[in-house]
Amino acid sequence: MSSMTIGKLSAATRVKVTTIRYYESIGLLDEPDRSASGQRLYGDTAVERLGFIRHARDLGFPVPAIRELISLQVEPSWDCAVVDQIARRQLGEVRRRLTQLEALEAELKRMITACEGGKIACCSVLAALGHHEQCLHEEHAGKEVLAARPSN
Amino acid sequence: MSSMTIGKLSAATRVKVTTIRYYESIGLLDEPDRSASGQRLYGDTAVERLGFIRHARDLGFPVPAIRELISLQVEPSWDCAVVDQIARRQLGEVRRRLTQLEALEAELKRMITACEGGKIACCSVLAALGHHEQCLHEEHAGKEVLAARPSN
DNA sequence: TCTACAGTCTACAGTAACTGTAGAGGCAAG
DNA sequence: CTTGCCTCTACAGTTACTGTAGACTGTAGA
Ligand SMILES: [Zn+2]
Ligand SMILES: [Zn+2]
Ligand SMILES: [Zn+2]
Ligand SMILES: [Zn+2]
Repeated sequence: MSSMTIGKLSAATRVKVTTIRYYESIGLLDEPDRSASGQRLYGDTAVERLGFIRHARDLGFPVPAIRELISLQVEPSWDCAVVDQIARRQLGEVRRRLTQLEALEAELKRMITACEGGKIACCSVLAALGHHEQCLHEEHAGKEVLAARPSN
Repeated sequence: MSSMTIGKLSAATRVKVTTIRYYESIGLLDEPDRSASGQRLYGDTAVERLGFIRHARDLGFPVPAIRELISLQVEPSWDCAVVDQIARRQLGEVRRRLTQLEALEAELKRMITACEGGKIACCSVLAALGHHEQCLHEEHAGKEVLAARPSN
């Protein structure tokens, strides 16, 4: 029987040890068996489950959506429309952010090319930041545009 | 001399009242004068400053970068290369995020079109989430170690 | 066996950039 | 004077983790 400590599981899935414990604390991972001294021991199903979670997180699925996907997996005879809808919702979210980011890229590019060097007093980057009236995008309603998930 | 309460400033800049107080607490906005009863009173410079902050935030600049831009504004005779570098860094960040999101969009689209409806037991969205071999995005390339048989 | 050192444990605090809430007091209209 | 909205402070909650302290455990080399 293969049983691995949390460090091995971490190496196998490239999920940090602290993150694994965090997933357990929020109920994404089941509580594993423990050794006599209290260390967590995982089997192969934990590797699978954690790989699933990591892939979904990498695709930007929020934790509640992943929780839902996991709970659906134990009902193989149900219709998969629910699963597909979660994925489509996530695709919509990704596309919405893409559109936003394209607008931001356009304005940043415009700002930067407008500046031809010189003194701060006449820097068109600062000018553009100060005057929103001339923006290419009338509404960049993006709060967490970049906050989504920094690379790791 | 025009002086406005925090609510008017909020309406003028479309920044929420609580957010304005938050910006003050982290030192992005100067502490304003107060009325006899202790309410904040703002002048026109606050509108300008807050508009600048909002625009920069909308473009995804992190708060420390904005703090730097503001501190540079009071040195009009300096060279604007620093400003431009901050903007270019932000542009790079936006482009990096764009590339990532494009990969995510591609994989989500692929997952969803692969599913032709049916039962959860054979939903290819769930299958794709569980198996990384066919990933389009390089972020989890080289994870064939995880290829294990789905138990149910 | 001793010892060094890496791994693991719990519990809690910190991150970014806010948002929400409670409970108290302020201000203008009717 | 009352109604109703505005503002105040202080603090907790959000998301998905990450980092730290301080103690214990497991293991490999001398
Ligand atoms: Zn410039
Ligand atoms: Zn703009
Ligand atoms: Zn399906
Ligand atoms: Zn993938």
